[in-house]
Amino acid sequence: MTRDDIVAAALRVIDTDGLDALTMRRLGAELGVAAMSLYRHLSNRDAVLAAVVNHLAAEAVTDLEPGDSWSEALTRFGTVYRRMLLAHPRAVPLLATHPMDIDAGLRLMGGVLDRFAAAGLSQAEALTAVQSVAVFVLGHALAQVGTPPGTPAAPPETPEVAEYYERWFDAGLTAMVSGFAARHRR
Amino acid sequence: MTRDDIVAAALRVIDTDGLDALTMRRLGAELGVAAMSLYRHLSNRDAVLAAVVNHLAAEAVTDLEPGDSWSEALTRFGTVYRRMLLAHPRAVPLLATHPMDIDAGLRLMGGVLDRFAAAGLSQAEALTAVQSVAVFVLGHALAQVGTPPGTPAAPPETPEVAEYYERWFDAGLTAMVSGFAARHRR
DNA sequence: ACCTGAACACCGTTCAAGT
DNA sequence: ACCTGAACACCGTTCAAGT
Repeated sequence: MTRDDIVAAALRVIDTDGLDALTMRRLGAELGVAAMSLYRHLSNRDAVLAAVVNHLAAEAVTDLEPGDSWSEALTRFGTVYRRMLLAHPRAVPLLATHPMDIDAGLRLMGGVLDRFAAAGLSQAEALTAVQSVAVFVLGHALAQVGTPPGTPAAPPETPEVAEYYERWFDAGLTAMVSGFAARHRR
Repeated sequence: MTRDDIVAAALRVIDTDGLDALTMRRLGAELGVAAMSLYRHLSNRDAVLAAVVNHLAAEAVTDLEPGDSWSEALTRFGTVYRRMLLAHPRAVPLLATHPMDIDAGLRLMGGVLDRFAAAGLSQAEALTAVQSVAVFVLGHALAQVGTPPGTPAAPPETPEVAEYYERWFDAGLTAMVSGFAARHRR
């Protein structure tokens, strides 16, 4: 049983039964092991959650194409990040409260930051724009699927509802990206 | 002991000792009463949290001046909402996972929505813009002060750090508002 | 080295009982 | 009507003990 096995099992439990179904006893059972064995690999429950967060950050980055301009890269970043969040709705509250490692965050945003640098923008300007999009995406996902911990699984969305959120997301993301574009066009 | 007393005591506990210090036993002690007495007034712990959320929404709206244009109203809305969140940092994760009542939300956003209507914009356009700002503000506050539940109180920010977040917030909010302004200027 | 059972100090919540 | 103590079924985590 490796650390990665534990993280994978934890994510499985979260996806199927939600965040507070993830008890140490349940996680142990999922791996055919006593709960206490987990403490050999991860120091406590919080460390398990942190590992899941970083795993998800890595998952988001896999299909991120850089794009031509920084504004296109920024839009794609938001879209890919959102896709990951919607693929793991029960994990969204976890991402909201559990900051990701700095290096996991940089791996996630790295490609986009490069596009800003290539356009001659400072790293501070780049970080501001990318992180602004990131918090918008997360906040939006929370509004869409972030159910309070302890509540049963949300009923699946109707297509109409899903489309409502999709349009709202596109409008907000476009507004933010074009706002930054106007700022840097000067 | 009224329902409002309970909500006030709950917020007091959250502000001083964080979200998971808020146990039913602790809340009872805060009010000089047995934990079980609380169930006479609120059906369970989740109902206490929901009541706190709506209380905070009402708190944010108190000092919200409408502003001249809808874009100014939108900026003020974001600023006031942010001020409330920063006044209750340990409650931010709660706002993130616990959707507010529809009517509490409308009371919070109502004044701003009116400004959009006065400018001849549809309610759908208005909601998209206001809610986009709202999720940005919440997401940003999460990044700034949203510490995982169960962690000790974050050390107070240095002025430098606070200013970093302030500048980031201003840039993101401005980008979003001006992006919506450009969209509706057509 | 890796795993475990029993135990401790907590939770939220129910229920029968008190005034 | 309003409050309560004891109890139940859980938690995360520690620790001494097993292989």
